[in-house]
Amino acid sequence: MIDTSKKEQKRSLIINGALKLFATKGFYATTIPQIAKFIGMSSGNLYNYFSSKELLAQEILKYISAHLAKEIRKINDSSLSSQEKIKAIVKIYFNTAQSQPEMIDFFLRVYLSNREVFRKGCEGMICVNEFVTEIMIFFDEAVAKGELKNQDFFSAFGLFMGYLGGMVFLNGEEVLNKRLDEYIDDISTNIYNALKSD
Amino acid sequence: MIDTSKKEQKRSLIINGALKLFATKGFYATTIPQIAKFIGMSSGNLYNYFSSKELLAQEILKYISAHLAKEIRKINDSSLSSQEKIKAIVKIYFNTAQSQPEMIDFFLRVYLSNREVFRKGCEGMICVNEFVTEIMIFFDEAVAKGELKNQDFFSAFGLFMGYLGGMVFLNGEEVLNKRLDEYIDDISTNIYNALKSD
Amino acid sequence: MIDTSKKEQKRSLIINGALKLFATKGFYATTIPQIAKFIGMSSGNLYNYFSSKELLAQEILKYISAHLAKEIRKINDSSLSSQEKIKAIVKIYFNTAQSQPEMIDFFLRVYLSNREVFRKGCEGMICVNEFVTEIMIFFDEAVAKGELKNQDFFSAFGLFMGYLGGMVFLNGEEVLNKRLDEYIDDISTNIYNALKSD
Amino acid sequence: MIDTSKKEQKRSLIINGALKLFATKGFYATTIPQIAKFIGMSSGNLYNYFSSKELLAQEILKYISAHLAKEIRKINDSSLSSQEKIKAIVKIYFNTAQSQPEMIDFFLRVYLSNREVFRKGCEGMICVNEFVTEIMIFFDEAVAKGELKNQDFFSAFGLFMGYLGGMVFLNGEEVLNKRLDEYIDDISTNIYNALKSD
DNA sequence: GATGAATGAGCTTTCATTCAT
DNA sequence: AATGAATGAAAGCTCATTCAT
Repeated sequence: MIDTSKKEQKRSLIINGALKLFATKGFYATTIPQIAKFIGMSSGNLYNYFSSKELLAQEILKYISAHLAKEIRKINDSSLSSQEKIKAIVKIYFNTAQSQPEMIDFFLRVYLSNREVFRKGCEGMICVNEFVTEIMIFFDEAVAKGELKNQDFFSAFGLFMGYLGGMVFLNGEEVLNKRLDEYIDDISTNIYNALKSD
Repeated sequence: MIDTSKKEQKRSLIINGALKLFATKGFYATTIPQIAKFIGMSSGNLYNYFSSKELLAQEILKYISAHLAKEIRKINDSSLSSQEKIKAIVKIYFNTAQSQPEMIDFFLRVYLSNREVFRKGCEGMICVNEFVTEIMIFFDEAVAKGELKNQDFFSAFGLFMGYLGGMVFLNGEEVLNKRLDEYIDDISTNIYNALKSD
Repeated sequence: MIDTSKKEQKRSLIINGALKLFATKGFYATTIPQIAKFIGMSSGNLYNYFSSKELLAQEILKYISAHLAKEIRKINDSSLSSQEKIKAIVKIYFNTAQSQPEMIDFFLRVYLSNREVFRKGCEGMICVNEFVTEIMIFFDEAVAKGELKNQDFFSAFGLFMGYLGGMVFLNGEEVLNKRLDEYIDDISTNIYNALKSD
Repeated sequence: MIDTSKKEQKRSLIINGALKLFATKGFYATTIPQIAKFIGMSSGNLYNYFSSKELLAQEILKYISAHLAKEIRKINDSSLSSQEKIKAIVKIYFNTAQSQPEMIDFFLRVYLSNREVFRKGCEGMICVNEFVTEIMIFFDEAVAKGELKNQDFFSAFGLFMGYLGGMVFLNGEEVLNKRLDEYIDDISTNIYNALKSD
């Protein structure tokens, strides 16, 4: 038990370190020795925890998915209106992008970009399942309550994730006129208007 | 003249071939020898046309930007209502994604993801300038006509591009329930609802 | 300690192997894979010891400079007359050229010729500092004792090194009528006559 | 006749252009396309005049040798004393190094350094034969006149060429305290003292 | 478990040389 | 003679992965 927990701790250490490097420099520009050095272990030993660089990236993806899912779940569990929930989700997303940018950046710069890395092992949405599920729960409940229009889930999911991801990208490119959080109101309103029932 | 055109033809051949490979496998997983082989020339000769792999990617980006800009310009020049224009843009985007998927995929998988490749030579939005400008023209005119709500351009741009890009990504992941073009109505409506004036 | 010594041993192995190849074939005609193969290691591993081909050449230069400096220092520390010291230096130089020809050849064929290789890292005479210093000590002391004529150091240094280098070059070209060591007397006398005080 | 002369003119053009580039950048860092461009012709056509890069370098060497030989011959033909002739030769050498540095630099940076280039085609002193011969004539006559000590020719030749080459090298390294021509007196005296009869 | 030296395949890029025009 | 596009071998260097210790 203690042994397992120790191993888990180390795995966690690796995941967090690698996440930061991957998000900053991209998948291919980050080397295993760099990751190992960054967290103070040998590259050989790293292979005792993750059998390949690709698999490590996949585990990181699951980790982020779980993390974001937990945040969304809190919102789902609350008694907010759907409109308020949308704003809460946007907030969570942008706050994460500012306080833990590696999480969102990994999504945009590694997952979205290097599809070949996730082709074997993360088919479909396997590795982001938890996160997608929470968004789905949010959407289904809102539709059931009659607050959002009933439509294909992915029409809504694509809007949500594409929009938020796009804004973070533009922010990273430094072309936005305002700070990311200053867009929260506009964007929440836009999303709500797009999805609300007539 | 004939000479120039011959060289231009070859450049074009390279751009189109490289575009397909980059879009499918990503920037780093595509090698110069692969590109050369794919279009039936030697890798040495390829360097007579593009002096580096990065520069090749940048030229491709400009090419796509120009191509999409031309399509959007046609819509801008038409006498459609803003709502109809939105639908026309969505159509163009999805049709392109289906008939020439490499164009959109390059945007998503290479440009969006491998920022370091475009840092020197495509600062800001230089290389996608034509495309962004047309979207901006569409938006400004629609606001001027009072058909869309006046708001920060990037709030609208992020919605448009993020949403459409997100849908193409999901389509590529083969998780969608319908063909991409079957989403056109839903998505156009959502975008219009999000942006229309009150 | 043992570990350090092991790494040092390997560095030494590389330096000696590379020295031989560089001296025989020149800097550019010698490839890293050739060096690696010559000393029985992989070219990848060689980069664990020297981070570039240029840096390897610079380390070799320092190594030779230190080696020759040590020999000259012995002569400087002796109680020989200046005339005898000149002969001793010529002897050392020619003996080295015969027993370890790569040392002198590297000087002539790599250092002297491929200045661009040493531009960054061996500015001025940094990398041959030890050797030049010993020659300078010899000259200054001989002048102080009144045995050699007082003149610009480089007039004497150029004579010494140019002359000896030139002879080794001619020997390498196999145009000399006698073995190198058979020239020792003539050349020592010539140098002494050129530099002695009136 | 006209045809031959035209061809000769072009050969000469190539030799002079290539000489400048080789002397400045070295043999390996100079490419055939660079040479072709420098003299305003195509690289393909250059091969109509010289069948390989190595052979071009060898022809250049012969050209320099002939040029310097002509200068030395003038001195040999004069009625100067041996001591004055030595000074005249030193002057010629240093003046050439200053007014046409490419000539001397080619000797030092290409011929002396890249032996492998001259191994096949310039064995022994074949390609510098004219030049060496003139120096030999000077030396033999001076010995015959009893002005210089009788010794192995190469003892004297090595002194001459090594010394002068060494000084030009040091000058190029910018370590000398004076301009090259300011060393003429010292060096001529040193050489004369070294070689004069007792 | 932990280390880091070692491997070797593979990358981008260069360039002497050829050859169709 | 002249062009310059084309070839293709080879270079320096990187890095995921392995393995002896």
